[in-house]
Amino acid sequence: MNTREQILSKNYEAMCLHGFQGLRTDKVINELGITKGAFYHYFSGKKELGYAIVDEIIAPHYIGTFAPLKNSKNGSIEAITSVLEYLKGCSSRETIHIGCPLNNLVQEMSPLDDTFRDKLRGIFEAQKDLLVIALSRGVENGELKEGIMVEDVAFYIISGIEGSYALGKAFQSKKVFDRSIDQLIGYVRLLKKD
Amino acid sequence: MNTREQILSKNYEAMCLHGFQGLRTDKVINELGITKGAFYHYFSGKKELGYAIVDEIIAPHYIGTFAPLKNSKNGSIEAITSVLEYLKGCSSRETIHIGCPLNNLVQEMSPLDDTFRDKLRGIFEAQKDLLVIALSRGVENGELKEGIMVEDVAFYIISGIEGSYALGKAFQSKKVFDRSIDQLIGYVRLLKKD
DNA sequence: CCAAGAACATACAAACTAGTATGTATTTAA
DNA sequence: TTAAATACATACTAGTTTGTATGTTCTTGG
Repeated sequence: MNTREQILSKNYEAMCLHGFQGLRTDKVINELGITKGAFYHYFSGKKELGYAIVDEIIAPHYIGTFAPLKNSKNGSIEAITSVLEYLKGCSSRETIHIGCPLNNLVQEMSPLDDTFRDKLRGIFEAQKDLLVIALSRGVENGELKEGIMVEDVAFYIISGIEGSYALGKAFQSKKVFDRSIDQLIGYVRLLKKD
Repeated sequence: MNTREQILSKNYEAMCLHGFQGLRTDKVINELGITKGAFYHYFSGKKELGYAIVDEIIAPHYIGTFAPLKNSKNGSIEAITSVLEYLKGCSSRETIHIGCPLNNLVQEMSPLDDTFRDKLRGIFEAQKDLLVIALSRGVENGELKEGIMVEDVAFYIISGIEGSYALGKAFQSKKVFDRSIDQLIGYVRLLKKD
């Protein structure tokens, strides 16, 4: 991992815990054993580092997680519940305590910085679009009930995910997160035609 | 409004926008036209101010919103959907842009400060308890389907609410919030026996 | 081989920020 | 009425934190 990647990665970790405003870049730099010279060589400032973290770490990760929805073979509901199960599987007690980095950043920075806001909204929009693709396919091939508001359901699924992270964090409990996701899975299954 | 209440209230507003770490108490004090002397007379420090805001503003507000669940006459589902409708009604474009102050604070401070974490978790716990009361009554008097996991559903409803706030904030859209809450209302109605 | 830019290191500055120390006016209680 | 506590104001400090200016080494293309 080169210096730029190290700076990005360590600052991302620190930002997950302390938030963007609470992130102290110089502390991270010290921990890495490098100096300010390296930092300001690669990034013109703290904000630009933040934007780079969003573009190069957060966005690829969150869009990648939803990518399987694009062309799923076992039906759209199965594809969606697979994503939800995956979220349960890849989250540990520690990650739940920290919460969803994407949501953390939205909550903190959306009202304070337009660039952050637009970039982060774009990620959610991409997730929503992928859900809409999967759900629309399910409606077209008769897998889903008729009269489903595809976009509303897509928004709602994302909201259920972020809400589960929020609650898991509030209760410091992976179990609360899992149970909430399970209820969401139950809701998604109800979209299927009997 | 006395000086202490002014300090609490204005700092609360600023904290909703900037977060606790981003809150600059001296800036708020200047805007109020008072000085540091007044602030440190009433609060021993920034953290203690934060705790007071949680205890005296946030907790009463959020628990109050859920209080009608305690003894509702028109059935438990109606009581819960009423709360959800109320949340839609009392939120404007501006409040959605800022997000749910309770959730904001949880996301920011839970991993960083145990006192914040415990206080905030207590608020969610109180909300959950009130939902459990309403749902249990619904199960007992036969209003709800059998086999409902009362506590899981309670967690899930809170998660749906917080998720809706999070998404509304991410998309800077009250409409997204409303649509997500509507889906949650639809889910809650499905708990009813046909 | 050598010039030029890339990749850092070092030292310093400017602004901010929470908090303190102290002073004063006003209210309250004995 | 007077001592004491309350309710503030003023001025100052110590510690951060972001950022800059400048210097040095290393790499690389011609």
